[in-house]
Amino acid sequence: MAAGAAIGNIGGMMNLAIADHHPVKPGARDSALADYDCVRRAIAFISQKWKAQPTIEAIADAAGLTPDELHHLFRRWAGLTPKAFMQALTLDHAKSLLRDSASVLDAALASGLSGPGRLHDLFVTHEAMSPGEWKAGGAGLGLRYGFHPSPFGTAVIIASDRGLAGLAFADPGEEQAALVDLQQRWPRAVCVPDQDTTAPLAQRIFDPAQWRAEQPLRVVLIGTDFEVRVWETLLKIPLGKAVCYSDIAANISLPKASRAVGAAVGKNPISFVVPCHRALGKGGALTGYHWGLTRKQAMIGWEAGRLGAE
DNA sequence: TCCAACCGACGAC
DNA sequence: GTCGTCGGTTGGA
Repeated sequence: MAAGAAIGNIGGMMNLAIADHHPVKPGARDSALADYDCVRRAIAFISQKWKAQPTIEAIADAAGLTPDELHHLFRRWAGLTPKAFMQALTLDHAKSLLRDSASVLDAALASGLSGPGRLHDLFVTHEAMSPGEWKAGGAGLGLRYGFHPSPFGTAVIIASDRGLAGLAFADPGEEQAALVDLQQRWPRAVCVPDQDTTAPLAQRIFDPAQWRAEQPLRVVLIGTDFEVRVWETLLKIPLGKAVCYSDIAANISLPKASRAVGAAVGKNPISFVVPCHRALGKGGALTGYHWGLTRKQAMIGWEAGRLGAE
């Protein structure tokens, strides 16, 4: 009920955050959302027409840009040329991400606490909270939420005092639905708007320059035992790698549970930070994504750009 | 606590 | 596409 009252405020808050379907103006301030809006249209067009080998001109047209603007957009957004971006969305690329899928997880485990190897590009410490724990301790705990522009559309961030609890994405006009979808995962929690709390989280999560091992991002995983194990496994997948569902299943010693793993991956409440977009079907197919396959493609393309920047 | 129905972000053909 | 399979989740008892 407190949450209901809070939801009423969103409309007003969102007005400043949402850039509508306007083409990107050079030098426009706060261009993250407008950028993603174009990227989204480009991806949609590419995945629809990929067989016909669309030209840069055609893609730019579909995104509402000139070819030159498209080029600058992708450079700014992911550090990638349009051509390299298209390359990053091919099945071949997905397969190369999947290379050594099984051993990626074992290697991460082995390097563990001592090794120099990074587990996750965005350094994360996590603790798990079972539904039971949540219920028992939930009385005194509150959640704070905020909306923030991100490279993948408007990000909805939910934080508890124990750390980041939820991260969802929304296309223009769907912000409220995204918040409700996220909130419903913890029906007993009291959720209040608090941009001041969530803004620093957003800034840090989406700016790779701020990913630091010394000060890992605190995250709290709230789910069933099985779900938490699956999400912990996802956290082991480094940037530039992907794993398939059956390898996750094998990694948690339930080799036949790949299907259940898929369901659990789909319930991941902390999109992007818990990299469920790095879980692919065995053959490299993207299968599904709670926040839309287009967004999964966007993340994969964006990360391809990060890889080159390392 | 126990059990049966339910239901896929699987995977093989 | 479609189909067999299977285990986690859910909800009622």
